[in-house]
Amino acid sequence: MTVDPKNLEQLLKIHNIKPSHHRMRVFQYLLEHKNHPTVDMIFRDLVKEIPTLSKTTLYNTLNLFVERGIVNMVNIEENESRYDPDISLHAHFKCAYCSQIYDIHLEVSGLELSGLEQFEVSESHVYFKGICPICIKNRDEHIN
Amino acid sequence: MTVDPKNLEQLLKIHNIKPSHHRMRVFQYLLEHKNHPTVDMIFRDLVKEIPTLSKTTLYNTLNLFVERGIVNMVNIEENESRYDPDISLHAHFKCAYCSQIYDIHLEVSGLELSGLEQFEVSESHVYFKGICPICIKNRDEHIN
DNA sequence: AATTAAATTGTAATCATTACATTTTTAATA
DNA sequence: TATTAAAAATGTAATGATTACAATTTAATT
Repeated sequence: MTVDPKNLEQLLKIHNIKPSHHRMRVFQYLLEHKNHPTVDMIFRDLVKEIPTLSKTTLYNTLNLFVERGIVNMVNIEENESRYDPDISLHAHFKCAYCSQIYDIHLEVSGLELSGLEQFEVSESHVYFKGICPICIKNRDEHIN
Repeated sequence: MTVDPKNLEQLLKIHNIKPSHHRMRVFQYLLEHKNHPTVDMIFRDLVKEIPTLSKTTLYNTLNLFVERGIVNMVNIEENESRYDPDISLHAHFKCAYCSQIYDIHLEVSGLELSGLEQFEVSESHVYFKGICPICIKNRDEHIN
């Protein structure tokens, strides 16, 4: 999946982010890799084409994106954050077997919670853990 | 709030946890402190009465409780886990101002999600961030 | 009491993330 | 274009929660 660099540049500008080469490339990477990558995954891939890239820059860039609201930080693991350019309200599911993280569609109505009326909510996070359909199938086939 | 040690002991035994003194004390602490404490908060309090307590033991104990399903790990912060002896399905809210973590009642029906039918769900986590009613009130009063 | 297993402890290692100072790049101005 | 100022990027070192591991203590069993 390719992304038009012109639009990319505009999107960053709109959110008060100077569209430097590194920032454009990081954001483009996220758009092209919606598997909720970790910092390390992003770094290992991007450093191949940007050999001077530093991890600090990557952290700075991702933190900036999160602050500006164009990327979501996904904390479905205890020790490592993941990043998601899909900022629409949706949930995640992590399979305990294959470790894959799935996007789960969330009915907005499902999150109209009683008890939150008096609160100002700026972030909503929903995630699940368990076994994904593929791993369920594999498991059941091996029971024989 | 005081907890009957006899019941405590039974609860641990039922879940295949040998009710050692430390374990009983840690679990009792959680029952008496439902403010979702961090490991450090628990340690600082408990070490006063159990001077020989080590943090490793605390980690071992909490991990065991989580494994056995009598305590939930709450990952509402990026860098530090919190612990909650209330294992009923409920959500959390963290106030960006006062840092307090609130329990939020969750309608079970709200979590019957389309798209998860094929998955085996073992854990559900829901949390919010924003401003709590008290801090909203304080803020508004200071606008004057 | 002797022996084995389990629980606890302390120290050191791990690893993601951040702090900070320096260098490089970009933008603004003369 | 040259000069200066601001922003971005970099590298190294620090931080801090968590875990690994080996040693010690405690409890359970024979």
